[in-house]
Amino acid sequence: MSPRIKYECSCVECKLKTLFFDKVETSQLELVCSSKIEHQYQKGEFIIREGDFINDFIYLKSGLVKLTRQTADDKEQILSFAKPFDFVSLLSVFSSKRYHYSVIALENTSICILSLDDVKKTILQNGLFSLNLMEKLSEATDNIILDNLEIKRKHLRGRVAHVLIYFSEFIYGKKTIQLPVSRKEIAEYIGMTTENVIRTLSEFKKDGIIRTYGKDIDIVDHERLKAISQHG
Amino acid sequence: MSPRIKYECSCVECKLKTLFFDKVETSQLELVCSSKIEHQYQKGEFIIREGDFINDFIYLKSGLVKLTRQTADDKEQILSFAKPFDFVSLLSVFSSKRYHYSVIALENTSICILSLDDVKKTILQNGLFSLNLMEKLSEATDNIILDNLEIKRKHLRGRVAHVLIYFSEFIYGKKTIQLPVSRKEIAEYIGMTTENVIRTLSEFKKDGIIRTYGKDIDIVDHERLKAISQHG
DNA sequence: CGCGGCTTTGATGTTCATCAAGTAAAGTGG
DNA sequence: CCACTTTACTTGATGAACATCAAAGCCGCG
Repeated sequence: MSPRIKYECSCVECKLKTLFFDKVETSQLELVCSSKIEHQYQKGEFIIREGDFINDFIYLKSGLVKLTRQTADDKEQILSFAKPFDFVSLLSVFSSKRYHYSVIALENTSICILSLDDVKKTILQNGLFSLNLMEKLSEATDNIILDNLEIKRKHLRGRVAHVLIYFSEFIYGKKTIQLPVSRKEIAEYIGMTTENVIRTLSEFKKDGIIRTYGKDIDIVDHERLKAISQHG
Repeated sequence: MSPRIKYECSCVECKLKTLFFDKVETSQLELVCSSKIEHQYQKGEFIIREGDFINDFIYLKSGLVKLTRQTADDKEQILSFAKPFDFVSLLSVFSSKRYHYSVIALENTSICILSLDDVKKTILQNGLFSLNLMEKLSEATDNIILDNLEIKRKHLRGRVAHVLIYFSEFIYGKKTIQLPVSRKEIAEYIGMTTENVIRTLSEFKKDGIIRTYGKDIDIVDHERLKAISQHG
């Protein structure tokens, strides 16, 4: 790898730096960045496997992923989705030796891998880095917990509406989107069956709330969808 | 307040210090501990109110609490329970200005209140403290998320069994316990109705799996209860 | 082109919420 | 301390929400 490329890969120019470690001086990031590796994944590929040892500190640079785990009765259960700047290897990084969940690319995704040991060393040396990291960590886990509670309190229709709004508003920021997940994955996320997710989408379609062409979804009546998400 | 009393209240003698900040030198804790306040709460009292500004860094010294929030349709939803050394003011401390949930004592409970600003200053100055805190934070949120996922994948019977095992095994460590929560609170935790929680307990009783006398519960057939919790 | 996974719809049965009604327990004010 | 109110607990009956089973069309990929 030429020096030129190495320079382009450095954290100095990385947009993530300014967002993720926004208050930290670039010079302070030398240690963690010196070991940085970038990696690309195709849609469907495993980035992290449940049970893997945690040696790295990973964050998303571009793309979209799902965090998923296998239940005791051998079904998949999706914890959450994550886009860039949502922290990825967050849940167990500082408390467990192994990952409790898998991370799988939903779109073509690129990640940055830092050495966890170096990140820990930087925490020991740099207070601002620590506080900054803690804020992001706290925010990310907070969102997962609150989102799961919201889903828990809703019924089938409310849950499906919730997911549509989540992708439309929060992930893509527009009303016509291509769903990055299958009906089955929606089911795994909201804790219902695939059939009932499909049935609900068909109902929304029949009621003129959405239009669907496979994975392409057009949210026609945003207000009504939001109302359904609220009460369900 | 006499120096003598102040010394007794200091973190030097606090059992929590050794557990919560186990790797940190006592001398390093002077800043956070100088502002420490202890407080007692009776069963049922609010320790934190949802929406309160976060000015303090709070942890449990003794007792038992529930973390609960109000849903949009004005029902209570319990996030989790916490006993000493489970971190309490954890979810939003570093990411939000206000609490997203209330904390209510389930038993007589005493807490320690530190100034959040001082804790943040200590994070900036003391790397070991930061890393230690991050580990505890990560572990606590991890447990909440995984516990909620476990509950989510189970049916009514499995969920009720899960809660009984949780209190018996994890909180009290014995098979004959006095439930610290009402049937309604169990329902608010597992996301089912009070009536169905009661019905399920009655079934377990009829089947000889448990014995109940009001809140006193005796787990007779632990194996079967565990099996129900697994498959449900 | 054929196989496997995703999608769709319908029929059926199970699980669970809701409603109702009553008992027990616990707190409240005279 | 007792009547009174409220809150917790309990059981049964009913209907709604949801899972399961079945069958068929679709699509991508080797």
